[in-house]
Order: sequence, then structure tokens, then C-alpha cells
Amino acid sequence: MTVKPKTRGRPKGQGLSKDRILMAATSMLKQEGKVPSIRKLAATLEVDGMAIYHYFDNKAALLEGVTISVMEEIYQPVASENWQEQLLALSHSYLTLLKDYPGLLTTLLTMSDFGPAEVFSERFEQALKPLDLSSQQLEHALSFWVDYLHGFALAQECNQSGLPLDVEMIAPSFNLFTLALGHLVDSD
Amino acid sequence: MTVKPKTRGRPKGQGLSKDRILMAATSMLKQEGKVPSIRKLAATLEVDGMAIYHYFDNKAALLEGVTISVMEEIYQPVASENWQEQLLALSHSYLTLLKDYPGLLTTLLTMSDFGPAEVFSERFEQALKPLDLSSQQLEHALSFWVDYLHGFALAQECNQSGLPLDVEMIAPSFNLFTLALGHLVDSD
DNA sequence: TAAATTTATTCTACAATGTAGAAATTGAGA
DNA sequence: TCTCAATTTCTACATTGTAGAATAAATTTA
Repeated sequence: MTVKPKTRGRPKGQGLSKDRILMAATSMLKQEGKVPSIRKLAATLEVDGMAIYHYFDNKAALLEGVTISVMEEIYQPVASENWQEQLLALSHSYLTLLKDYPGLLTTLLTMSDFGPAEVFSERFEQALKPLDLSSQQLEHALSFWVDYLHGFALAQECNQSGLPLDVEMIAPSFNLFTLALGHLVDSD
Repeated sequence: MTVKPKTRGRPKGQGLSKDRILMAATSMLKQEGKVPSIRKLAATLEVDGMAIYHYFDNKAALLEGVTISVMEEIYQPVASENWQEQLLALSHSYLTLLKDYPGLLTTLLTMSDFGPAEVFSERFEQALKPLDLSSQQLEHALSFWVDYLHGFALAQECNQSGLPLDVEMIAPSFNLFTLALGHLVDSD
């Protein structure tokens, strides 16, 4: 009994779907800690590599799909006077996500459609509402803090020096950042 | 007259060298805006691809070599009471370097030997001398600021959205950062 | 219902990449 | 001179992204 030859052409019944591919890709990304090759992804789905290309133009498009779906997981700050707590929770959630799905950071930053990136910025603004900053100030604070988080996430991703590099390690930076924010508010 | 067949074996006279390889790699990296393949690098040096491997164990080792040599270019802060000016100059210099040599950021962060990374931290500490921070505070300030710069550099590297993304754009973040530093000093 | 077309899939193939291992040639020390 | 080490080319392989043709089921049209 040899392996089934897997006939060519459209299969009977339900075959692949964008969703099945995205789910498999997402789970493999998390499992193996890196972006899977198209062929390995296809193997997991028990399908030929080229089948993937029926649903996605190229690998970048596939990764963008993964990114979009995964970005919905991040923490939604609640309305609260304790903006520091909310911001910290949001930051931890974002970093955890970037750690769980290595490779997405680059994809996120490369994407032409900025939808996923805006998810973070919306929630950032939501968290900082109590501070009542000007839109300029908010924008500056946002770009400072996201770039910091991305740098931290990248270090996390590249780190192979035994030392664990935990999300909790952002605490000192977070304190400095909130110090600066506090100063902005005072100087109104 | 066909192309010269390039005889096998050790050539008469001077052949390759680690330095020639590093210089070619560095210049191609700057020219083409991305890390060259071993074969293309070898072609530039008019040598077979495998010759490179006599001098470097693997591509990562080669890139580490480039990184080390290139990191020496970065700005050396002078002793000055105007620490903000010095820090800004250092930051610009670092970012320009990371922009000029795309791909080095990842290499830098991946390197087990932290020599090159320490170049920045030494100069950072030099610039902040006038502030007279505790070593804890210095460490926190450093990790905050480098991670920010790395995040910014990564965005720069990934950015393909027409918008130029200049090093001058760090100004607002820089202001927030110095605000926080100033506050640290005050609260002594 | 039969023919035509569209959709979903496999197969084959190619180019680019990193790299291993063997063969060849030169240089240097005994 | 003989041997061994250094430096190079050649060949070859695995992995990757992806293009294009062949094929078969599903769907639309006549």
C-alpha cells in the first residue's frame, strides 16, 4: 500500500479556504517560532504548495493576512482614570503578541495598508484619554512609544543569549515615558 | 577569445583577504541598499563564491565583520556641558549609519559578541556625563533610548510608502526623552 | 442534458540562496 | 626535494519563492 497519489484538479467536496490557510499559518508561526515556508505550510494542510497561491498572490499577502487576523487579539483598554495601568496592559499585550508571532513585526511595518497599525494607535489614544493631550502631543507620544516597543520587540526576537528577556522588563522605560507624559500635562 | 577559465587552486601572488571581502561587502551593502548574496559579493571580487567561506565560517560571521567595522564610524561625543546637543548628534549619527547599511540592525542585535553594541552605550554614557545619573538610571535611560532608536530605524528600513522618513523626525521623541531625563536629575 | 467555462488543485520547472565536500594549485618549511 | 598547509575553483545539494501548464470538479449556459 503506497501513499495515495492525490489526483490533480479540483477535489470533490470542500477543499482549502483562505481561513484554513490563515489558521494553519498562524498556528505554525506560534508553534515553530518562525514564519513557515509555503511548502511546509502546504504540507501541514496536506496540499500541494502551489495551492496556496490560489488564495494569496504571494507570501507577503499571506503574512499580511495573518497579521491582520492576529492584531485583533490585542488588549482593548477600558475607560479608566488609571491611564498608566491601561497603557501598561496594552503595551504588555502588544509585546506578547509580537513575541508569540515572530516575523509579524516586519510585516506590520512593511504593510501598505496601515489598518493593523491603527489598531494599536486607537487603543493607545483610548488609554491616554484622561490626560487630555493635544492631538500633536498624542501623536508624538504615540510614535515615541510604538517605536520603543518595536525596538524592544526586535531585541526580543533577535535575542539568543540565554537571558530570557521578559515583557516585564519594559518597566523602567515605561516609568520614564510616563514621567515625560506627566510633565506634558503639568506644563499646560 | 573566450572568458578566462580561472584556474583552480591557490593563485600566484596576492589573492583575497578578510579585509578586501569586508570592504566589498560594506560598499555593496551601501550601494544596493541590502545585504548582498555571497555569490554576488564573490562576483564583485571576481572570485568563486566558495572562496568567501575560507575567510568566514558563514554569512552571519561575515555580516558581523561588516557590523564591527562599520560601527566605528559613529559619532564620538565630545566633553561638553550641552549634553542634549551631544546626545542628539550621537543619535543622528547612529540612525544614519543604520539607514546607510540596511540589515545591520538585525545582525547587531543577534550578535553574541556585544562589542559593537557597547560602542553606542559608551558614547551614550559619555554624552550624559554632565547629568551625573546613577548607574541604574543611566542603564534605564540607555535601554529606553536605544530600543527607541532601533524601532525608529526598523520603521525606516521597512518603510516603502513614498514618505521619506528622515532622521530629523526623531525630534519630538527626543524632546520627550530629555524631558524625562531632566526630571530624573531634578528629583535627586 | 450537453457543452462551455470557471475554479481549485497537482505537477514540473526555474532561479536564487546558503553551504558542504572534493579536487587542484601554489607557497613554505623540513 | 618532499611534504604539508593554505587558497582557490568545481560540483552538488537542500531550501525557498514562484511561474505556467495540465487536469478535474463545479457551475453556468444553451
